[in-house]
Amino acid sequence: MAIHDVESCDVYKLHPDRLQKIEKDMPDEDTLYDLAELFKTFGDSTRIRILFVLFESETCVCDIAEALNMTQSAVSHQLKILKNAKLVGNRREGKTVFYFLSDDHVRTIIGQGLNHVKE
Amino acid sequence: MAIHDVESCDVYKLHPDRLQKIEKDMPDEDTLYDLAELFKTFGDSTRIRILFVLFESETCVCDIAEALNMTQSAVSHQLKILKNAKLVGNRREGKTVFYFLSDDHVRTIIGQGLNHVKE
DNA sequence: TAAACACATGAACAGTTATTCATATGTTCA
DNA sequence: TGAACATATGAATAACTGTTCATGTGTTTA
Repeated sequence: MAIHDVESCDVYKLHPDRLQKIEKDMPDEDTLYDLAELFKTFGDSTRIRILFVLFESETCVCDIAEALNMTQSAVSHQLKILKNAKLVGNRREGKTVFYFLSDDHVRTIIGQGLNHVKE
Repeated sequence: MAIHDVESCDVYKLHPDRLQKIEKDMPDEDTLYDLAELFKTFGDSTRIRILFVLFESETCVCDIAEALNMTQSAVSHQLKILKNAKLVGNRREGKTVFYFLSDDHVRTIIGQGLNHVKE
């Protein structure tokens, strides 16, 4: 089933018990995929800026665009990605759609990131 | 200075004090860039899998490749990205180069991500 | 109902990214 | 020094991503 070559070095061969522990702690493929997707979602400064707007309070698409000096279309595309990742939710009120943070994990993760960035 | 059109909706115009608060809390451009780069680094399942290997203990390139069933070259390229992001460090011992986590922020951030993913 | 508004979305384009392949660098040992 | 080993790296390629532009959907109101 191996798609790639299996490397192996002579001197520092992985002990079977170490390999076993690694495989035991490694999340399953789906979780790894979801985890990467989650961080990928945070990995764009436009989306991060949108989240910082929503940290203040729920905001309609047009106001986000104004606050960030971006087109409505660009913001809308990014909001869709944030919503698919379940980082934000929305509600409609007449013509207007308000977006808001879906939970406080978002603040925590961004906060941890800021800690690392600020050394 | 505006590169993009400034959108503005009639009904829900941003109050100046809200806009001011948003601008006050928004990190500066460099920080936003660094933050996005950091999360981008986490946003690839290969790199996450490498980090999970390193959670167990420092490991040489060849053993990482073996544990993940990947080529040495692919692993080496990704390790360079992780090192540039200061998420891992390395030390040479003869022919072998060992990689290790540079600090425990990495565990924390991945942990927060896992919490979110597992709902 | 028609016009106006707020937002969503598909296609297209330019820019970015992960892997592979070939090869280079650095180290050890005979 | 030369061969073998562990790792690093540049170029090439295919796949992915963010923005723009044009247009579509849903809602209100005159």
